[in-house]
Amino acid sequence: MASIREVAQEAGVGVGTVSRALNGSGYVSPETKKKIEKAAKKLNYTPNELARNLYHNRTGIVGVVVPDLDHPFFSALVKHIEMELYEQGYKTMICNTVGISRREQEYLDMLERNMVDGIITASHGLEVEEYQKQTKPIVSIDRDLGARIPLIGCDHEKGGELAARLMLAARRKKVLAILGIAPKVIANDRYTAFMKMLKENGVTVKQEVMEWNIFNWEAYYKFAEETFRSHPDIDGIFSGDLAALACLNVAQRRGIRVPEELSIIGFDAMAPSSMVYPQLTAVRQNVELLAEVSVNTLLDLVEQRKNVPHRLILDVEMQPGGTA
Amino acid sequence: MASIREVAQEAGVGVGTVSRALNGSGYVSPETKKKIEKAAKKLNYTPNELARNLYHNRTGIVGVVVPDLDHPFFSALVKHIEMELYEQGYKTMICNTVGISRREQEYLDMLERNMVDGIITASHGLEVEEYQKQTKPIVSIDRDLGARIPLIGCDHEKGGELAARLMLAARRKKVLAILGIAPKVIANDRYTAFMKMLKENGVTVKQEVMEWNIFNWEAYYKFAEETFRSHPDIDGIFSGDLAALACLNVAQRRGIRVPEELSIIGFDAMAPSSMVYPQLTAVRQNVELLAEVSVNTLLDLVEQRKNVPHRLILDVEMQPGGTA
DNA sequence: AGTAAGATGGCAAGTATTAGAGAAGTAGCG
DNA sequence: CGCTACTTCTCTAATACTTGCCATCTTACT
Repeated sequence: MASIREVAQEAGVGVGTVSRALNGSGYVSPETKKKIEKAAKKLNYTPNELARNLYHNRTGIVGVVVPDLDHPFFSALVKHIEMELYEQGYKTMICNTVGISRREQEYLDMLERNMVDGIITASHGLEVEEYQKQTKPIVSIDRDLGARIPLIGCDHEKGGELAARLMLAARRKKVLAILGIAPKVIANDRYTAFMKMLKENGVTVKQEVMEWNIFNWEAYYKFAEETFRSHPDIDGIFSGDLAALACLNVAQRRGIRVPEELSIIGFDAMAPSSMVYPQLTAVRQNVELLAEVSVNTLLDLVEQRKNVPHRLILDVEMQPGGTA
Repeated sequence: MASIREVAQEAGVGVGTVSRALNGSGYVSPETKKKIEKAAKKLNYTPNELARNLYHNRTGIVGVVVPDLDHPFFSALVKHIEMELYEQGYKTMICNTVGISRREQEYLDMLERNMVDGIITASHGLEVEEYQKQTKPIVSIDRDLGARIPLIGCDHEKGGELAARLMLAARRKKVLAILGIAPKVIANDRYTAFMKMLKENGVTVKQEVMEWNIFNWEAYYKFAEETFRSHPDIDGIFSGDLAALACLNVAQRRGIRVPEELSIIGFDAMAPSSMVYPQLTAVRQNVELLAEVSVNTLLDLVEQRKNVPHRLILDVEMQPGGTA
């Protein structure tokens, strides 16, 4: 509550001197400095960050926009982003868009209003144009938002191929791929690559499409039940972790033996994939690295430290499990 | 970028008029209002939130402090807190303390520096005294931080009793309770109640203690393996969801039939408890309600809307599953 | 002792906004 | 015509801080 003015009065100096003494900039004699520090301590002075931010025109806050925080991939991503930002002296503001593009837009507006110094977005409900209007630092995860906005993502193509190889090794013949519906997202490349490799090897690949950025276990479960009803003859499933886990659960309930009769391969390999028995076989994204790279790329932009590459693709690997 | 001054110049009026026109306060003629709006649009004017915040001495930001965002309970909690705060016009800043009390302290400092209008804390690494020093709005989840800080939590006692009843119904005789290590947290009441009821009915109850606010599946898994080694004769386990899931997984791997030979009951009933087969039997906390109540209690303090009760305990229920 | 260099600290402007005082203008009414 | 009431708008202070500039003071050297 105590302002810098009160400290100055207490110490018998001007406000500027107090500022310089406490910030260590400019000339201040050791005695006055000591006097000022004593006064500050006595009055329990803490500088008002708001005034500071106004002057410097920065807040040290980074906005992180995700579709759904209660989704194992995004919660892990945000956790690691927050920790990395903290290491670098920034704070994290979050936004769950839960499919509402208005919320995504509002975060872009906050950039404009100087409430945040930059944005990392992993939510993709808005048109690309809205992003391209922005001039302030933005980094995108998994979606190409144009030349000015760096894109960070994992090697979905390689992930699709790794999954396809496993399907081939298990001699699967009728495989189902469950795609997410988000358009223009590089995550779709995993299916393109997966299907391409399987088709080249004479395997039949069917597709289903579902919304999967919003985490709703009920919906996954119903979808899985419906899938087994409409595709009773499949012997392989490739999808995101959660849909894969739902399929595994339904298969177990129906007495389908996994992996003997059915291979299930997930994508992401987040924590829940290890909780089930048998553990889900899944392509693993390195979320920690993804978070670290995203943060560093963004801060390179914010602090204009250096030019950043437009596209950064991270490696993936197969998490061995008992379902393929 | 354009400031209110530039808009005023463009429209040929004073800055105060622009402020009033755009904020709808005080007298502004329709024509000048239109003129100003046109000028604002032309210059692509957005008010600088920083200056606004300085004047009003508020940011509209609420800090949410949790031990680990990548923990199903906390990620769900934060998600719903964020959504509720958004409904009420606030933004959410998060902090993963991951066991580092310094980080918790820094958030308290941010309160003092006016960076956040209030704090909801579910992390309990700091001494109660540190919180009591604060005069600004704080709400605590699951831990009593003194008379001035409202406490929100679920009915852990009832949860413990519900679990005990199930153990009794299944005629379990040697039961293990796995406790969290956080002291002075009302979550411990569930074990007190659980053990009391079982002991009164002649059931042997052993205890183990583990850190469980930090989410690390490996650690849970190892702990579960160790548990089965050191307690080969138990026929019931009551613990938090994740430890329960780890125990279920290890039991399945060891060929122990659940629930025939062993009852496992979790606490929280978060999403992963439904992903496994059979679904985990667990006491369910209503996270959505917890989030809503926490937010409303905090905002009652922030906006001084009304006096808030010091202790709010929410109901729990049993999620039926296949493990007890 | 005078001068110059260097150290020190106060003043005020700048940051973008809001609120409130008050000025200026208009209209109605006696 | 003057008074009052009302609308409309401008101007200034206030918010809390940082920083550049300038004035003052000290010290040392000639």
